[in-house]
Amino acid sequence: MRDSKIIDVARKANVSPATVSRVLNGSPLVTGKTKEKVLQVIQELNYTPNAMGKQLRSRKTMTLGVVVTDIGVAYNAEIIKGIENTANGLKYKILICDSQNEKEKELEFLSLLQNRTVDGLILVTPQLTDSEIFSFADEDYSIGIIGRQINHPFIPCCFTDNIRIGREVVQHLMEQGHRRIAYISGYADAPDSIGRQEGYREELESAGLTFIPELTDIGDFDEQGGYEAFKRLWADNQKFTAVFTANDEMALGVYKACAELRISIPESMAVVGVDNIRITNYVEPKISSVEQPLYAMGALLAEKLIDQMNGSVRAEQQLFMLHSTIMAKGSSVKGG
Amino acid sequence: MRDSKIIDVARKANVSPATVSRVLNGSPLVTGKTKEKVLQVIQELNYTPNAMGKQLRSRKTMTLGVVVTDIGVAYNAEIIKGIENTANGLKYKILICDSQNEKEKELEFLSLLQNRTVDGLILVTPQLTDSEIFSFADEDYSIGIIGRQINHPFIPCCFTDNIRIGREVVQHLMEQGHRRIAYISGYADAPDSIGRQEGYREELESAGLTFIPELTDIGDFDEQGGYEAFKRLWADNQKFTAVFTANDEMALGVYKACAELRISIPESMAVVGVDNIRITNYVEPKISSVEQPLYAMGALLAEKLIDQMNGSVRAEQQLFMLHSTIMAKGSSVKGG
DNA sequence: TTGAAAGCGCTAACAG
DNA sequence: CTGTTAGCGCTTTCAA
Repeated sequence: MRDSKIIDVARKANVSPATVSRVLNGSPLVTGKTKEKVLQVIQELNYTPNAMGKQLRSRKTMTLGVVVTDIGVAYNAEIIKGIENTANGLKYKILICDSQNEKEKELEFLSLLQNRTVDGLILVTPQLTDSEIFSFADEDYSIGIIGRQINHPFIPCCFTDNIRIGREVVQHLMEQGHRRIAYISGYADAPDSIGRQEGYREELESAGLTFIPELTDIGDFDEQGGYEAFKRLWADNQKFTAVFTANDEMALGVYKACAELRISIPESMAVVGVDNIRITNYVEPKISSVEQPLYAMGALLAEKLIDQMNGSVRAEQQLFMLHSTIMAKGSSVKGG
Repeated sequence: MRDSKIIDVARKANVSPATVSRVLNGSPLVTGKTKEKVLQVIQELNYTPNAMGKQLRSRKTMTLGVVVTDIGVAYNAEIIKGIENTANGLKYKILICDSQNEKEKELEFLSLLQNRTVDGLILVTPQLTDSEIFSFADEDYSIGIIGRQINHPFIPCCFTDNIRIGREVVQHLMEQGHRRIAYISGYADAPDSIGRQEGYREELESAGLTFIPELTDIGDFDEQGGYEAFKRLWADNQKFTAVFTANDEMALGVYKACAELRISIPESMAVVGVDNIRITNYVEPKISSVEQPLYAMGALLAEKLIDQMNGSVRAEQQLFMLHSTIMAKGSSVKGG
C-alpha cells in the first residue's frame, strides 16, 4: 500500500499543500474550519508526513548521534539514559554508536555530522584525542563531550570534579584513622586517573602528610589490573592500611588479591573505589565508592548542546563540572 | 562555511551531476579518467554527499530502530551489541529507544516506521502485546522481535528454547541428588516464566516425579520478588532442597532470604538462575545459571531482518530458536 | 560513456 | 487566512 502524501491530503480537502503543512505544524494562521477539514482527511487517508521530505526541506534531522566506548558498561548506559530522555523530551532521537574503543569507528561516526545524518553529536569518554576531535569542530558542527574536559570554544563539556573525588576519599580514609594510603590509578594518562591522584595528593599534603610515589601504582581500570597493582604494592613492602582505586573494577581486583593474601577487609585494609557500580553492594564487605551523577551529566549536556544547536548563545564555551558523592560502606568502615 | 553540493562538484569537474553521482556510488559506467577528475574535485571541495537528499531520493534511510525496555540491563545491552555490529557491517545505523517499560513510548517509536525515519524496527522483549504489534505489521513495514515468539508471517522472531532451559536445570539439580525442587517464576504471564516452568514440569515428570504446584511461586523477575517468593515457599513448610528461579535477579533475592533464614547454600539449598549475569560470579557461592546467546540473537535477527527488507524471500515466517548453556557453579554443586 | 530533466515529499516566500 | 511556486540535494530514467 502506497503511502499518501501531502498533495493527496490537499486535494481531497480542497486546500493547498501549504495549508496542510500549516495544520501539520500547528501554524496559528489556519481557520478552525479548514483545520478541521484537513485533520479529518488526514485521518481518512491515514496520512503520516514523510520524515525524509521534511528533513531535507527543513535541513534538520532532529537526531543526535551518541558515541560510547561500550554500551554494556553501566556507567555509559546511565549516561545514555540521561541523554535519551532529555533529547526525546525535546523531540530529538538518538543514533547510537558503540565504538568498542576503536578510534576508527568513532571517526567514522563523526562523518554523520558532515553528511547531516545527525544534527549534533555527543561523545562519551571517547578514545579520540583532543586534536582529532578539534579537526571536526566547526562553526557548523555541534559536538559535545561527557566525561572529559577539552578546550574548544564550540564544544560543551560535562565532567566530574576528579580532584574533589580524590580529596574526599582521602579525607574519609583519614577520618577512619588511616595515614598510609595507597592509590591505584587507571591508565596513567587518563584525566580521571590524573585528577583523582591530584586530589589524593592535595588532601594528603594539606593534612601535613607527604605524598609517597611508592604508594601509587597503575591498574588500567579493570579488575585484573587492580589485582596486579595491589600485589605489586604489597610485595614492595611499603606499609599501608588503605587503598584508593580510581574505579570499582580495580577495587574488585584488590578484593581478589586480599583474599589470596589473607588480608581482611576492612580490618587490615580499607578499600574505596569510584563509580559505585552495582556489584559493590553484593560483595562482602560492600565496597565504599563514589557515586557520580551520570544520568544528570547526560541530561545536562544533551540539553545544552541542543540549546546551542538551536542558535542560542555561543558566546563562550560551556563547561559543566558536577560533584560526586562518597558512599561509605563496609570496606572502609570498621564494624560497618 | 556552506557545504558544497553535487552540482558544485559537477561544474568544477566539467561533468554533470549524474556523473558525479555515478562516481560516488561506484557505477562501473564511468571512464577511468572522468572518475579520477571527479574524485579529485571531491577532495578539493571536501565534498560529502548530503544524507537527506540521498535518502529522500532513494527512499532508504539505512537505519534500523531498536526498542529496548531498559538499556541499562546487561541482557539488553548485549543484544543491542549484536544488532549494532551486524547492522553496521551491512551499512545500517541504529536508532535507539529506551522505552522504560512504557507501552506508550514503544508505540510512539513505532511511528518512525510509518514516517520512514527508519527502514526497519527491532523490538527487544517489548511491553506491547502481540495484537498491538500486529496493528503495525504490514507488507510495507519491517519489524522483528527478539526474546519472544509471535505468530505473524512478516515478523521474524528470535528467542531461546525456554522449555529446554527448564529441563536442563531440573536435570542438573536431579543429578546433584535433589528430588524436591521449587520453581520461582517471573511475571506469571511472561513467556519466559511459562516456558521455563513447562520444562521444569516435563523434566520432573519424565523422571517419574510429580509436579507439585505448592512448590512454585511468582517472583516478578526482580530481587525483591525472589526474596518474597522464597520466604513464602519456606513458610509454607513444603520441604525442598533446591530452587530454580526464572532469572538471576530472583536468585539474588533467594540468597538474601537464605542469609536471613540461616539456610546455607548449597549445603541445605541449591539455587539455579537464568541469564548468567555478572553478579552471579561475585557472590559467595557463585550462582549457577543458564547463559543465553544474547549477542548471537541480536546479530542473527538483525541480519535476517535486513535480508528481508532488501526484498529477499518472504515466503514463510522466520523463527529462530536458540539454545542456552547451563553453567554449574557453587550454588548447586556441593564442594564446588 | 555521459548529460538533461524529472522528481522523491515537504516547507516557506511571496502574493493575493 | 490561503494558494502558488520554487526549491532542499540527490538519483535515475531516457536520450544522445
